[in-house]
Amino acid sequence: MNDKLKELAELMFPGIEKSVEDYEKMYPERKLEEGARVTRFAPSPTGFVHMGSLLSAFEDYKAAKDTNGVFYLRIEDTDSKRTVENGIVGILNDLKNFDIIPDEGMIDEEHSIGEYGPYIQSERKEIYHAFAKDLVLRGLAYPCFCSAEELDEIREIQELNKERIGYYGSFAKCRSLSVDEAIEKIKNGEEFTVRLKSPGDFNKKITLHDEARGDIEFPENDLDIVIIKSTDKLPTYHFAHLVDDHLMHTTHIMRGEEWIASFPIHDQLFEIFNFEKPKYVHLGVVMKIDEEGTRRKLSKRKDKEASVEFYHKEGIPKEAVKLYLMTIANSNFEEWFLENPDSDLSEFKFDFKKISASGTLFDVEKLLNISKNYFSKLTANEIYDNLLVWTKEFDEEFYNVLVNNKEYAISVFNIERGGVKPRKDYTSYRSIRNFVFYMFDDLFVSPDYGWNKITDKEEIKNILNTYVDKYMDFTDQEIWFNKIKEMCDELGYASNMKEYKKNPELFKGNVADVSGVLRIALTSLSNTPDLFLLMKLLGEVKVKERFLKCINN
RNA sequence: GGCCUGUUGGUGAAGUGGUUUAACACAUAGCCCUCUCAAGGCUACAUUCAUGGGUUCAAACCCCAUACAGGUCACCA
Repeated sequence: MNDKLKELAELMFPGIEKSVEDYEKMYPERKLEEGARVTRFAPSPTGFVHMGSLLSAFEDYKAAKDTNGVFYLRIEDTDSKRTVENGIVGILNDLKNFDIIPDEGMIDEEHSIGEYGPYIQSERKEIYHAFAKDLVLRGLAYPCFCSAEELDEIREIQELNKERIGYYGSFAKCRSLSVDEAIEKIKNGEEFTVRLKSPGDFNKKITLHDEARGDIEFPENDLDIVIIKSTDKLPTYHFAHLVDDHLMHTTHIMRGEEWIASFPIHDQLFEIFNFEKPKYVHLGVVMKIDEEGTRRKLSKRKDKEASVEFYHKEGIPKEAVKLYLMTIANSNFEEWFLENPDSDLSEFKFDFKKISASGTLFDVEKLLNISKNYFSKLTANEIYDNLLVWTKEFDEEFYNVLVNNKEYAISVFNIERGGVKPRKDYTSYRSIRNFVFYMFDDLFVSPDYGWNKITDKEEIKNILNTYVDKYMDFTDQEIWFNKIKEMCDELGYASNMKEYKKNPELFKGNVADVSGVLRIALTSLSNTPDLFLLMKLLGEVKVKERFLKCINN
């Protein structure tokens, strides 16, 4: 019988010489300090990273880094249909944009670093085959010759009889094939998959100790799942998970909650090989609320904010995105960051217990708020440098303006910056132009003046002319403002807000309205930083020019 | 249909039997400050933790049932 099994195994996996033990020796235990975690990000090479994947990559990275562990990148390309050209480089770039640099794994389409490779599954075929062959030899795996049609038939029967669906027990036809029959079919050139001969009992229970969710109980797996596919002889996820995560010595499997249900399979596989089991952490999916108000998974196809590239294009700083990811990754992070606003992210320790089990709603508002606060802490020089990089790629016109007016631009970014109550308005590099365009003649081309309180053209002209003729004085803020008040008195506007509020009918308007006219004439906007600072920076000549331009408009 | 998970305000959530009359943050509204914004300060915003029942002197927290949402049951990961 043993010889027969040998013959079968040889037929199924010709030329596979190495044994499981050989591989065990080739990939010895990692030499890491006590408690160091080994994690991995294992995407399919589909070209770009989804927000949900980025979150999990970030969590993997953080979990490893917190313990001086290892974070590696493994490419799961066992589904050739999904593989995309240059997919690995795309993933690497997306990760790099968020400072997630793997310690090991693929570094471009063909090369990798690290001692536990290959880090791309299509190149690990013979390793999987060695493990599968071992199973065949032990009578724990067998070739299955069922066609897709036959499998469909089985399912239909099961559905009809309201029986549990799957390839198990008496439904597992090929399980009962004799070794001789199997040998003969293979010799006849019949296509086959390799299935696990599951030793599980559906009536027995096993427990998943999820690091984030606690204990979850399941029936044992009794499905004879496919471990090696027929056409390309590549492993299924389940089998690759066993082989790779064992040989690469992953300590913590962090993955989406859609994997919870297949835990019994994975547990059984580790059990059969008597391998040390990794710890599991299942992450909630990232959701969004769509137009109809229903919750659904954030979709790469439908939602622009789902693709990581979107943040790059919008110019939302990676630091802000990371802060946001951390706040949805660990519920206690937000409070910690509030108490330690100047601490580095690396000082916060990621905690599996603080991972939310329910799907997190992706909240762009909150991200922008975090981004806004982040911008408020930058210096004008930092903003200039970063903006230069961003505009070079996405806004050539603005880029040229910045290059030609470096010192001036920095002064503009410096308005109301710093101090205890810094200005908070920029939310992204893209948004900056809308907040400062009026400070640059080249960008202030055909302004759309947003008159609100005082809209009468003649009155506006009157105010502007009077101001330029008699009251323009930039000596200092107090003098500047006193002059405006004087002008208000002359023109019949209230210079004192309290008096105005007492008797509004005595005045044409108030000093705020008049200031508003000056502000809009100068910038076209009713919402800008301190008007005095703007005027002073632009200088008398420019201010006059602007008012003239406005009058003639 | 079987198995599994989740359900605290507009949002993210804290909280696992009694100093919680449910933290904190975002959003929203109002007031103050102010030339205008932004910021900041103050205030408001769940009499209630999906629903129903039970256990208990006491429940968001324990138990049961129901509802809703999601996952999974592929030679996809």
